[in-house]
Amino acid sequence: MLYQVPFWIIQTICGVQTVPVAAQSAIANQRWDLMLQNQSGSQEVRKKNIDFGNSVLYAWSLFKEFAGEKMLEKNFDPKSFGKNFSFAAEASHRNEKAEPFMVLLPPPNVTGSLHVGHALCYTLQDIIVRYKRLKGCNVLFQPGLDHAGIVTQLLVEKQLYEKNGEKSSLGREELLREIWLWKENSGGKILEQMKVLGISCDFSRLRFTMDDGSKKAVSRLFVKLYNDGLLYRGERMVNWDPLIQSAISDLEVVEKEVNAKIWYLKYKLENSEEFITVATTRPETLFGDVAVAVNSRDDRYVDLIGKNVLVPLINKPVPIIADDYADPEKGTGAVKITPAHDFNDFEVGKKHGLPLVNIMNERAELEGEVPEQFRNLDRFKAREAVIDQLEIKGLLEKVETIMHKVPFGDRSGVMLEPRITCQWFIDAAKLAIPAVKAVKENRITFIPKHWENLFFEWMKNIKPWCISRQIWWGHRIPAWYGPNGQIFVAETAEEALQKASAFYGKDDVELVQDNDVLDTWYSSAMWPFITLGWPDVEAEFSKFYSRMTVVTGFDIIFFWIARMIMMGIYAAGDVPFHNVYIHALVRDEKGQKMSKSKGNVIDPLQLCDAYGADAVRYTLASMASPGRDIKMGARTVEIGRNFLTKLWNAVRFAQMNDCACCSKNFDVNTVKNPFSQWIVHNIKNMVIDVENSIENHRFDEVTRHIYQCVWNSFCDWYMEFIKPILQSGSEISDANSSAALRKKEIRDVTGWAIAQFVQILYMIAPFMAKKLSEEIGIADITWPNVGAITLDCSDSVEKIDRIQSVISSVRSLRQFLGIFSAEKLDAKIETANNAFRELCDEYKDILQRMAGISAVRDLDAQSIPVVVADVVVHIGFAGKIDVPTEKKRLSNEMKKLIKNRDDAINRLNNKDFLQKADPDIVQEHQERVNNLNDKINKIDYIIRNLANYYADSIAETVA
RNA sequence: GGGCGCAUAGCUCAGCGGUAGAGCACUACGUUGACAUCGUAGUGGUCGUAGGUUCGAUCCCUGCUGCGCCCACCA
Repeated sequence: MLYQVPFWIIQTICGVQTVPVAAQSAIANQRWDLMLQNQSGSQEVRKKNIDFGNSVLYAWSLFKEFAGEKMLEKNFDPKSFGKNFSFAAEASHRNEKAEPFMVLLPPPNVTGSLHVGHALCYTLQDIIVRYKRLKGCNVLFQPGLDHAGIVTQLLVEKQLYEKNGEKSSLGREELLREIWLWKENSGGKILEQMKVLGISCDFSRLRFTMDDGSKKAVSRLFVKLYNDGLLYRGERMVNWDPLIQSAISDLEVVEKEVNAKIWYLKYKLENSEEFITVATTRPETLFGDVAVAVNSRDDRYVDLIGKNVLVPLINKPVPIIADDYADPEKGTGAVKITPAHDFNDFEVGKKHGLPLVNIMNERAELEGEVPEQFRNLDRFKAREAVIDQLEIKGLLEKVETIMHKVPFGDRSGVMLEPRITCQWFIDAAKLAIPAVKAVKENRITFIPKHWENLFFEWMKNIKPWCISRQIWWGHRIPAWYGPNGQIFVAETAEEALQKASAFYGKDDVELVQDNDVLDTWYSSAMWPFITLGWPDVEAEFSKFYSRMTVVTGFDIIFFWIARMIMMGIYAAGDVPFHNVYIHALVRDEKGQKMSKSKGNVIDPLQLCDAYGADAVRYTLASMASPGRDIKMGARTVEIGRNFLTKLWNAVRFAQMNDCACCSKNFDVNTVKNPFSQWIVHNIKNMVIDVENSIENHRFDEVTRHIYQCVWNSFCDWYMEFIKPILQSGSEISDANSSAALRKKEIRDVTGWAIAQFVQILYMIAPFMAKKLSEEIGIADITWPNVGAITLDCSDSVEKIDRIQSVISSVRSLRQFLGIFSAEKLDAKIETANNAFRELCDEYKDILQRMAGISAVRDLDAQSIPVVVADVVVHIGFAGKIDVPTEKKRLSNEMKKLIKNRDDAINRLNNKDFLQKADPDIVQEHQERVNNLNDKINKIDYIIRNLANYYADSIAETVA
C-alpha cells in the first residue's frame, strides 16, 4: 500500500509550506512509503516501507536536504565516525607563549597491548590534557615506548624457540638484531590502540627508551652518579632468577604462599653419638652449611655451643655458634647456617666470620663442594636425592607439611635463589633523603594523599638498588675494564679509552665493556629527562620540567614514581612534577582482579567497538572516584553510551528547529526570557563546577556535573519548556513582533547551550564532540568563557524553579490518583498569593503542556488542592477522586512534614542549640518551622474539608 | 608482626557536622512532536557494630567485626 507523508507534520515543524507533499490520515503502525512531489508535479518515491515516526523524520530531513542542509542521523552510532578522526593536529599544535603544561605519560612496554587499566590511565590523562589545551595552555603530551628488557628478550627468545624448535644459540649481537627487528615489525601495537581511544598525545614526538637520546641521558646520569660516589660495583647477595639467569631487584620479587615441606635433619655431634636436630625447608643446601646456630639463652643447647657437628652426607665438621638469630620458638631452636644461599644466614656468617660455600651455579644446579652423585643436579632434583640419602642413613627425623611463602620472579615465575654475585648498585638511601623532603614539604603531592604513606614507608626502608642485569636487551652499562680490572666509567667508549690511556700512560689499551645491561626501570626513572631531550635541548627542558602531572597506578609508585623523584632532584636539582594522581585498579564486576588465567579480562578495544570510544572514556571517567577500585562489567559502558545518545538527540532536536548554533553576534548577556536566563544560569554553574572538579582531579564529579546539566536541566526541563515557543510558527511573518524576537532568542540560547556542551565534552568525548562541532559549525573549540556571563538570572531562576515544582507536584498527584496524562485537568490557583497566581497565569501554556492542566482558571468546586511551595493549587477532578485515597495521601504527606517540623522545633527548644549553634543555622531552622507549619495548616484544612471539596464525589460513591 | 583502604537503597557508588542522594534494577503509566539507548511517577535506607567528642554524628575520635591491599618475617 502506498501512502504519502502527511503534510501537516512538516507544516507544524517548519511553519511554512515549502514542499508540496499531499497529506493522508495517519494510521499508527502502518507502513509507509515516502513520496515527494516537486514543483512541476512529478513524484518520486524516496523511502519504502518505513514506520510512521520515521516517515516524519525522513520527510523532515529531506526537506532540509532540499534547503542544502545535512541532518544528523536518527540512529546514533558512536562507532561509525570514531575512526575517521585524528587528533594529530591538536596534539602537535602548541602555543609557545602560553603557560607550559605537561602530562608525563607512563611509557607502555613495547610488547604491550591496551588493557582496561591503560584505558583508564590514558583517558584520565587525555582529559586533563584536552582541558588544559581548551584553556589555552602550551600543552605537551608526549608518547613513548619502554624497551622492557626482560619481558621483551624473553618474548623474542620464545618466538625464536617456537620457530626453530630449539633454544636459540644466537650470540649477543645476533639476538639484539632479532629483537630490534621484532620491535620494528611487531612492537608498539599499543600506540595504534591508544589512537582508537582518542588519546591525543603528539605522536610525532614518539620516544623509545633505547633510542639514541635516551642512551645519552642514561649514560650521562650513570657517569654523574659514579663520579659522585652514589653508584658502585660490588659483590653482594642478590635475588637471582635462575631462568633468566640474572639478578633482579627486590621489587621484582613476589612472595607466593605455597604448600611446602619442612624436614627435620639430624646433625651428629663430633666425637659423640648424640645428634642435634635442625629444621629446614631447603635440605639441598646443606652442602653449603658452615655452622649450626642456637640461641645462647636456649637451655637445650647452651652446653653445646662451641662444639662441632658433622654436616650430614659429607661429614664436614662445622661449629655450633650462639646467635640471637636462632629463635627457640621456631623449628627445633637450632638452625643451619648456609651463608651463600640465604639472606639471613649471609648476615650471620658475616658477623661470625664464617666462610661462604657456594654450591650452586647460575642455573641453580649443584656444583662445587658437593659429592659427585649430586653434582649438576637441578636444585629440586637434588633435594629429592638428598632426602633419599638422609632417609637411608637414618638422619631424617621427620617431615611436616606447612604453608610457606617462597620468593618468585615476577617475570619468569620461577623460584628465586639468593646468590652472591658482582653487581652495580645505586646508593638509594642517599637519594631518598631529598625525595622524602620534597613530599613532606608538599612540593610533590600525591592524590589521594594517603598514598604518600606508602611512599614514605618504602623510602624509609630503601635498600641499595641493584641496577645491573645479566641479559642483553637494554642499556649496556657504560663501564669498561682495563687489563688489570681497573674500571673506567664514561659516556662513550672513546671517552673511556681516553681515561684509560691517561691512567695507564699509553694509547693502545685493551678495554672490555661490562657485559651487563641496566635495569629497565633505570631508564624509566629518567623518563622526564628523556622526553624533554635532556641534556641537549635546554629550551624545552627548562620550560616543561617540574610543570608535569603524572597519572599512574599505585603499583608503580616504588618502581617508577619514587625513582623519578630521586633521580629528578639529583640530576636537575628540582622535582620533575608537583602532582601524582594515583588512579584506581579496574576489576571485574564481581570485584576480582582481572587476569588472563581467570578469563575475566575486559578488552577495552572490544568495548570501543561495541559502544564507541567516547562512551568508554566517559564511563571510565565517571567511575574514577578516589580511594575506590572500579568494578566494571561489560554493560557498565551503557552509562556513557546512553548519555552520549541523549546529547546526540538533543542536538538533533536543536538542528531540526534551526537552533543548532547561535548567531554570530549573539550576546548571552542580553537574553531576557526567563527560560533563557534559567538555562544560562545552570550552564554557567555547571562549567564552574566542572573546572573546580577537574582541578581537584575529581573526574567522577566532572562527568556528574555535565550529566546533570545536560540531561536533567537541559533535556528534561529546558527543552520541554521551549517546545511551544519553537513550534509556534504563525507570528513569524512579522520579524519584529515580540513573539518572533522571543523565538529568535530561544533559538540563539539553545544553540549557545549546545555549543557549550559540545565544547566541554571535547575533553571527554572527543570523537562525538568533533563530529557535532563540524555538523553544527563550531569553528574553534575552546573552553566556555563563563567568566564573561555577568547577567543576573536570579529572578528567572526562582520563577522557573517554582513552575518546576508545580509541574512535578501535579504530575505526582496524577499518578497517585491514577489520572493519566491523556486526560486534561482544570486547575485554579488560590488567590491568596497574587504573585504566584500571576506566575501560573504567565506560564499557563507550559502548565498545560507539561502538567496536563487544560486551563488555569478559578474553579468553584470539585478541585483537588495541591500544596506547592507555600501556595495551594486546586486541580479540577471532575468526579474522578476516591476520597479515602486522597485523604490517605494527604495524611501521609502531613506525617512527614510534622516529623520534620518537630525535629526542628526540638532543636529550637534546646538552649544549648540556641547559644552554641551558628546563628545562620538557627535562623534556617526557624524559617523551616514556619514553612512547614504553613503547609501543615493548609493540608490540615484540606483534610478537614475534604467532604466539602468532594461533596459530589462522595455522593457518587454512595450512590 | 607493621601499615593502608573500604563498609550508605536489591546492585554499583556519590555525599558529609544541621531535612539521606544518583545510576542500574524493580513497580505503574506512557510511543505520530529530539530520544524506548526514551519519558513521567513511585517502591526501597535505625548510613557495619559498640563507645566517645559535640547543642547536634552517616560524617570527627577510639575499640570491635567483616572485606580488600601493601610491607616484613617464617628453620
